Amino acid sequence: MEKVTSLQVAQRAGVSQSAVSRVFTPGASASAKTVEKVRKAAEELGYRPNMMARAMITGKSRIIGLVVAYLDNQFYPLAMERLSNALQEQGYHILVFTADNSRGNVEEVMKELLDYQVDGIVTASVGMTNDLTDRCAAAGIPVVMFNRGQDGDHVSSVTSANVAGGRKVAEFLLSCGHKSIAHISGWQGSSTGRDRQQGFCDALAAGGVTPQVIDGMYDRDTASAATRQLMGTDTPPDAIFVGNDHMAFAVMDTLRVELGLRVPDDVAVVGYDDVPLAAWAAYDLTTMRQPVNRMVDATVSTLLTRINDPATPARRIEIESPLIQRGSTKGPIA
Amino acid sequence: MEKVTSLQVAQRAGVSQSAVSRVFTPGASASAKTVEKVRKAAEELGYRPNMMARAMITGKSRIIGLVVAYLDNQFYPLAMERLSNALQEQGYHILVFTADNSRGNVEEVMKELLDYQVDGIVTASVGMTNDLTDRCAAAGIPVVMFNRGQDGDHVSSVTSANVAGGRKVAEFLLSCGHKSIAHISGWQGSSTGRDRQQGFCDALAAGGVTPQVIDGMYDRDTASAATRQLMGTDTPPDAIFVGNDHMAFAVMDTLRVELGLRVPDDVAVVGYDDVPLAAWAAYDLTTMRQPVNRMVDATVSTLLTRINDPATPARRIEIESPLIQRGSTKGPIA
DNA sequence: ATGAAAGCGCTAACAA
DNA sequence: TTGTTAGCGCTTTCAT
Repeated sequence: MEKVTSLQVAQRAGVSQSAVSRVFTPGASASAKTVEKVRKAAEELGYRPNMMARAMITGKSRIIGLVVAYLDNQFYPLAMERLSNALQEQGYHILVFTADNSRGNVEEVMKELLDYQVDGIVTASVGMTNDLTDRCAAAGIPVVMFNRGQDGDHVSSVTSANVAGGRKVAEFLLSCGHKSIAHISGWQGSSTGRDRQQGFCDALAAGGVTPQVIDGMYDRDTASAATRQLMGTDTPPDAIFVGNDHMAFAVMDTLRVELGLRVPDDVAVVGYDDVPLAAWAAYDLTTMRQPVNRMVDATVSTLLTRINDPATPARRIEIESPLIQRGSTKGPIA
Repeated sequence: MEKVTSLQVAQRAGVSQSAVSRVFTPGASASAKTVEKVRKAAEELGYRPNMMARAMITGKSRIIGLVVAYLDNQFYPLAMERLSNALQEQGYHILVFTADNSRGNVEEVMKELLDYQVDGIVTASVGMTNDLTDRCAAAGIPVVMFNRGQDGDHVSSVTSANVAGGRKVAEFLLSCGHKSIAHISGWQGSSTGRDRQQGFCDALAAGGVTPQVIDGMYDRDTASAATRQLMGTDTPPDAIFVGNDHMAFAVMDTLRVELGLRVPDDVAVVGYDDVPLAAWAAYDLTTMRQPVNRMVDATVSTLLTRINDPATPARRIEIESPLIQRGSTKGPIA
């Protein structure tokens, strides 16, 4: 049964090959009798339409390209799982491309992506040049950046409200009575990292506080080193806002085990993302929740809208995030 | 520049369409002059060969289907990232299919997979029926099960040496002087779960110890409940071997935070996988390392070997695992 | 509602 | 080495 074609089914059913095609094409017309005969023959032969051939004609592959950089931050596998599920429900599937965040690499990967005639592209934790997004637009392929923002109007993006998020954290920390505050920021090469920092610093400034800021690069080791540096000064902070949970865990490890400090008694720690691990007892991390489900839903709907109607303009969606208070911070003072 | 075909390139370069094809087909011959002209024209037009059309003729899509169930256990995203990278280097890409582990769902997903004319399939953390593997074999599509074993000779599998691994843990725990030992096992519906348990119990029996065993279902909540149950008896264990790290973290959380016990002083804990989190200070978990890189390499080489020569018999590969001793256990007694 | 015929963009014989 | 020709398996006019 190495390869069953529609022609073979047609012959067995005693109809034309196009009749078979119609039976398997959603919006086509065939008499009940024909459908019956064809379905039976197809069943017996184990026939299923060849997506490649179909894609070639219709120009729709029902494949979405996903470009992703790192999977070590729990947030991304989670988002990816949800994304895959949501798309699968709509009859789409994800073709994965891994890229590091170097400019040339992303470019190379995107080109390959276009070879596959994908119907759309989602980039996660990956920055794009405007040149690149323009090219996708020119090729008529909608792009949605997940968890990264971007200027230019050819590309949609879905993020949480990062500036507002940073602000919320600042206001919360201030309300707890903290005066000496530090920020180990998300990578400054990413919009999320910059936005969170900006919101945070602005709101802190409004409260008369200037935080010490170090770029944590979304990297555990860098965040650990930053923690040591911060705590080694004459006036160590009593609260640290960390650019994402992934780094915040490293910060807590360094604080508690390496430096022998207590969280939150000696230092309060706030993260960003609310990955599952943040809720586990070992960390119990106060953090800004990025609502994965809503972000994924927005991504899918934006993508499908633009696939179905290419004229739709690019959207920039920001999802509101709540602060989830847990044990790594003390509550606000009464 | 909405869609550039080889024909357009051919016209611009002043050669035949097949000449263009040859220039872009790895094993084909063309004069330096032709290559030059074609490359230039292609560059100017932004031409890239259409993979779908190519796939249809050659019968090779250079797409590998990946069926995966859960991504919450850190081990799988990690493996997936490595797998994607390794395959990408060989010019292959991963088309993702998410399945829960119900029989019907896997079946449905596999059928869809076949529609895409994938060159091969990798299943991760997913069980397959022999009927299903037979069908893939009949379709001429090589399947490799990652981190799951399977009887029958149509399907290859790559696992670590789980029986031996379970045995090693038992011998280690015995050497530490533990007498009251429990096992929160991996899901008994999975070969890995069963194998680890078997090796563990056999070796313990040889040491005159009979462990209490509860199926943890690879689930945090189930593992937590099991922990409470175990510790609530008259003779609570002083050591617990947990079927994977993901559950072991839940066990440690429950032990330390909920029950107020110390690890390893009151109870020693051993996991399986050695995911990155196991090495973090918050858990510092003794565990059996499943060498992801070697497992992925074996998976890729097995897959590619069978793709390039379908006559190659299915392989069952077991990778040796070392025990990584950390702070969740006391060392062996001198 | 159905069949015949024309491709989708490409590779692979086959000649030349 | 090159161009010509015939499809890969399917959808989609166009007649009927």
